[in-house]
Amino acid sequence: MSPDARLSWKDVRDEIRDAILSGRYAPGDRLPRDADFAAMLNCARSTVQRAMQDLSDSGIVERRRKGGTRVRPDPVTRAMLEIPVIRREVEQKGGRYGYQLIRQAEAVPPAGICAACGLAAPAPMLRVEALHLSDGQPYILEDRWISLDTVPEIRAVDLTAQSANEWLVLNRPYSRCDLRLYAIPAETGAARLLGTAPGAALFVIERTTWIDTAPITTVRAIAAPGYQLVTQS
Amino acid sequence: MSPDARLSWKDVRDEIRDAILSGRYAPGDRLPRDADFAAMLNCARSTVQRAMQDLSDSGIVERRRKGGTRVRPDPVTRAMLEIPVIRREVEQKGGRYGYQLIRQAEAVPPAGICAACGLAAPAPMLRVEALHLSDGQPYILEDRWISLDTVPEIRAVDLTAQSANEWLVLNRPYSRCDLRLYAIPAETGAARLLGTAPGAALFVIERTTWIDTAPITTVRAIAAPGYQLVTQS
DNA sequence: TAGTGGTCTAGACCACCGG
DNA sequence: CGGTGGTCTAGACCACTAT
Repeated sequence: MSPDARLSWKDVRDEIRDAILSGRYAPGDRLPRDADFAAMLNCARSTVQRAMQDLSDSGIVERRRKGGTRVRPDPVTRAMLEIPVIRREVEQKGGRYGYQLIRQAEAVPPAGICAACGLAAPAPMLRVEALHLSDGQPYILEDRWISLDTVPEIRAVDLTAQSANEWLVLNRPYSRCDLRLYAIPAETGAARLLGTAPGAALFVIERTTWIDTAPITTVRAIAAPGYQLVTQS
Repeated sequence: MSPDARLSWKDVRDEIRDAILSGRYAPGDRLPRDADFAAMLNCARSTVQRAMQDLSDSGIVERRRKGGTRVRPDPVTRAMLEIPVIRREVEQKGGRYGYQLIRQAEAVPPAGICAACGLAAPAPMLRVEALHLSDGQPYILEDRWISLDTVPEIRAVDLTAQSANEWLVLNRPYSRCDLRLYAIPAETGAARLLGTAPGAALFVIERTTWIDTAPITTVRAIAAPGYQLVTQS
């Protein structure tokens, strides 16, 4: 055992985390300065900084300039969600992917859609409804609005061949993305398309994306019964 | 305008991201080495490294030693979920928090709970059912199993005064956390407690936590109708 | 204003893994 | 094996903000 073995920032993070978990520093307490930790642990300050950044990202500590580093008094669970393109998701689960365009029409969006996009006034949009299938079974029903101001090329895309989901992801990167997750009872139309009974409990992923401040698209993805969104960290 | 203004790692990130978005590098393409970017942009390699780490975290590029950095051919949406302690969540929304312990009993967990915890054989657990309220209205119904092997002290905690949610978060930090999100129809019991009709669509957050490989708790948090989980990035 | 975290630099070495 | 990303160090300066 070499007492001077090089410390990686993960070692430092674990050291500090254990000190917090053991109760040496209570919630709300102020921790030593990075420089002091560096001296105590015999490593560079930037190594401590890297460790602290991770602890801060995990929601364990709060850092403020001049205010120092404190143990978060109100811990939060933080987890990374990963939502792939639907085709990939189906294929990764070993299913055969299928896709049907249901409807496509230019229209003026209702107030709810404008609000989701952060638009004060209605702007022309393309509404696209489509069904994604796994092994021939309904998988996700998508109800999408695409901004024609931001994405005029979408008019020329053949959405019977390629889903708007896929085209947008590959061709229209975004700089901001909001997600809303909730449950709704199946309306009669959605129930028929998803092969379930009206009123069934359905999981919904709503997503809106922007490039800078210009809205690209907002979509309501309604999953067939049994769908789960999973994360681990 | 100084053409040699110091570049921050965010500037570098934006520079590289824009180069990718503009199509200069297509999905699957290999990017220049960090050192080359550093030379091109006239900054230190570690600055490029910091920028690349962020792009990698965002799912825009993939990095491998010796393999170099490539534009991800299969973009994913990544978003950070934040789930606070329920009391905090209610208070932050401006509500008055309330809490009722419904039931508490030691029991042998069914197979599903063991599986969620990664247990091959059943181990003694404490089952706790409780209702969280906002302004007196049902907010979240929680059905929790706590490992008595890992957390024996829980026997001595007065769960009528403080929710297991809160006690565990403050006293039992975890090293791993799995989340599962889905929708279910309300069973009659849950419907009554949540003040809704049987069969109503309810949003569920299932969470299992471990310390190292020892399970701490697994909980099914059933939200009252109207609940939304929101994230932004 | 002074103390703290945040970042940049330049250089070095290490760890991983593709050819 | 050699090329690439990952990390550590030491030092400097900057940016924010609590006191």
